[in-house]
Amino acid sequence: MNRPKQPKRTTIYDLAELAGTSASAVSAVLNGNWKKRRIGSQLAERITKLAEEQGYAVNMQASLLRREKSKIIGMIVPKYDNRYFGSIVETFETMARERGLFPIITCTRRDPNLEIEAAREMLSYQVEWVVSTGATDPDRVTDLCAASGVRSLNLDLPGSKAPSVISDNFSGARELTRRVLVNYERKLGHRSPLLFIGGRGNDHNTSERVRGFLAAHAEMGIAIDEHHILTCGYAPEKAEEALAAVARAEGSVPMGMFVNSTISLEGVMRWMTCSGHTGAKAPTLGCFDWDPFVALLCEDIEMVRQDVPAMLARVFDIIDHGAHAGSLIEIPPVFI
Amino acid sequence: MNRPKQPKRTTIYDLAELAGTSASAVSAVLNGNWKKRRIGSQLAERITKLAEEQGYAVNMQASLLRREKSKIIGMIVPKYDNRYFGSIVETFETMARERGLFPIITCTRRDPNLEIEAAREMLSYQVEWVVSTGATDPDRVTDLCAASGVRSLNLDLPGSKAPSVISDNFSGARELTRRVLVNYERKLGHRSPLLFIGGRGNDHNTSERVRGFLAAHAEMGIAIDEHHILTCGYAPEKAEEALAAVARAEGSVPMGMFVNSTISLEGVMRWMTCSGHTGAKAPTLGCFDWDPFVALLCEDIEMVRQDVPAMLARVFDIIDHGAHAGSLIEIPPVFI
DNA sequence: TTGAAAGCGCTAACAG
DNA sequence: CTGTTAGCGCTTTCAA
Repeated sequence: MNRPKQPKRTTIYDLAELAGTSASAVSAVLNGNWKKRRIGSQLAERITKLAEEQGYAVNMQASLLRREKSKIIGMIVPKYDNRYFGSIVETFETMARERGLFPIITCTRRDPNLEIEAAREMLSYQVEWVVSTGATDPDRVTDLCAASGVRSLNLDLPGSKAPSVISDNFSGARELTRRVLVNYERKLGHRSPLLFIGGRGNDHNTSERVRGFLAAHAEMGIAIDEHHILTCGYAPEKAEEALAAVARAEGSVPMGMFVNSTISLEGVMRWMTCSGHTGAKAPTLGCFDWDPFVALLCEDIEMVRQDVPAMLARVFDIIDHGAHAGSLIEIPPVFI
Repeated sequence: MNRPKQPKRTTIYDLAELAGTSASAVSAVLNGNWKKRRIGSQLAERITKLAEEQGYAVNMQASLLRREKSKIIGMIVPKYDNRYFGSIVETFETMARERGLFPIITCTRRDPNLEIEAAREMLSYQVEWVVSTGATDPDRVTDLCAASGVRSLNLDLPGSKAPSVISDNFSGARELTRRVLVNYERKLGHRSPLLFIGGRGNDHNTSERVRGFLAAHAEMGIAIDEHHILTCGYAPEKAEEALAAVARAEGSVPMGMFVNSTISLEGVMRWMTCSGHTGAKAPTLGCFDWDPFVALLCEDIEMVRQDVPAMLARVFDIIDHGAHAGSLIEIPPVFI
């Protein structure tokens, strides 16, 4: 405000001139390594005050150009519209900042092209790490990064070329299935198989969850109908349509379900509302993901919450201390 | 991958050498202004191919240092944990990219210090614009930016020193209140006032919503008890406690409520669950905000959805074409 | 204790 | 049509 309408921003040269010293002294003071340069504390103080007054802010672009490390860390995330990804992003930001890293985050809206476009852009910004969250093709991102000597990491969905931190989908799904089967039996008076809905059949998480789902049924000696494994994608509409299709084809739908995400759950609930399966007629549900309103409002549902803090703790552990390329770290999800 | 383990990243000089030309030609080609420089198309092609092969990525730091405009745009956002802010961020990113701007987003977790810390950091990165969303003290951010000649904008919560785009809180709240009053009367068999809960008494949006709330009561000739305006903050716990306190003090709580956000609604629902106000005993609700699960699962609730696409369209309209400093743009929210 | 100077990778005149 | 050159603002030896 001292200089209204600056045509040029204040630089260390301006500061040096005002302080009657050199740019290098200003730089050293402002970077906090002035004891190493043994700069007079009066000078240091004068410079600091001046910088304050002038509203000086380093030009990161210049600073980073000169430095060897950028301290920038990138994250690619598919969506911001559910609690899981929301908390991943929020935790990531917080933990990055705690380490003096500058987080840049890009949302790809599940567009595979945007995924690698975003990675490329991040490389241009000289990121030191790229964390691909829920990426369709994480190995492609890893390759791209590797070509520029940048390390990468997969979160939520694993890849084969970089360390991956994911939920323990098999165990989580098995336990969730067990619980829902018990609830369902209690309600029905006899054992009966569940329907699985949501996710992509060829993504790792979904297939692991299907495996857990089948294991729990097998354990309890319940035969499962393969037609009732509906890996129809994540979008709510897909789940809604898939259920409607089963209802049309078979005249009814199993009243016990394993839902693969809150996104799919939205579709399941739309179907329930449209087809009148509410109140006493509502199905017994399990959801591999958590949402506070569902927890509060839905009577007959079990939810697993993926352990985001633990997952990100591992991510930053790898960033801080390393891990080998293909390693797969599985974090147990928590039951409420 | 041609060069494994690059110690140095490929630069335009490397490319120039490989192509047998100069760095400026490479720069021009890669920036797409090679017709202006009338560079031979064979050369252009060769350079492009080489860049591809080498996995070349511009060094943004160097590029931006030299350029006059950074094309970076910053957004400060309080949280990622609800649909409203989630869609703000997602829409912002998308629209920024459409314009060739690079979005950087920081989540402040409602910490006022982080707010200005984040703004300062963005200034270091030479952002051209800062959009403060739901900021506690947006004018402080505006001052900070102005001191560096950077323009800023307020979203969701208005400031006095920069253009602000917000919801039409008064009209939205009045209409929402009307609807809930009607529902409540239908249920009760007679007219009765609502309770207002959530938000901070001194924030603009909350006070406008209270004004709309009062106006709707006045219109319908319903007297309102000032003790039932509980602007207890946004956190769920606060709402939960506030309701419990009213219940303790007065023996009961009005069974019609205006809830100021989905965050507060979470607290209201916790209280409902704990105190047994569910099913037939559930209150008639209105919520100034929207959530898909609440819409699906909650019987007796009206929700207003803030019109995020329209709000961001105005934001980018200002960025593209300007607006004067203190202007306040109010976007009508939509009723489902 | 401090300053001078080189150079990070890129862009944009300007000079051929 | 193409190359040479001068910085952008900063960090970091190196020399004083």
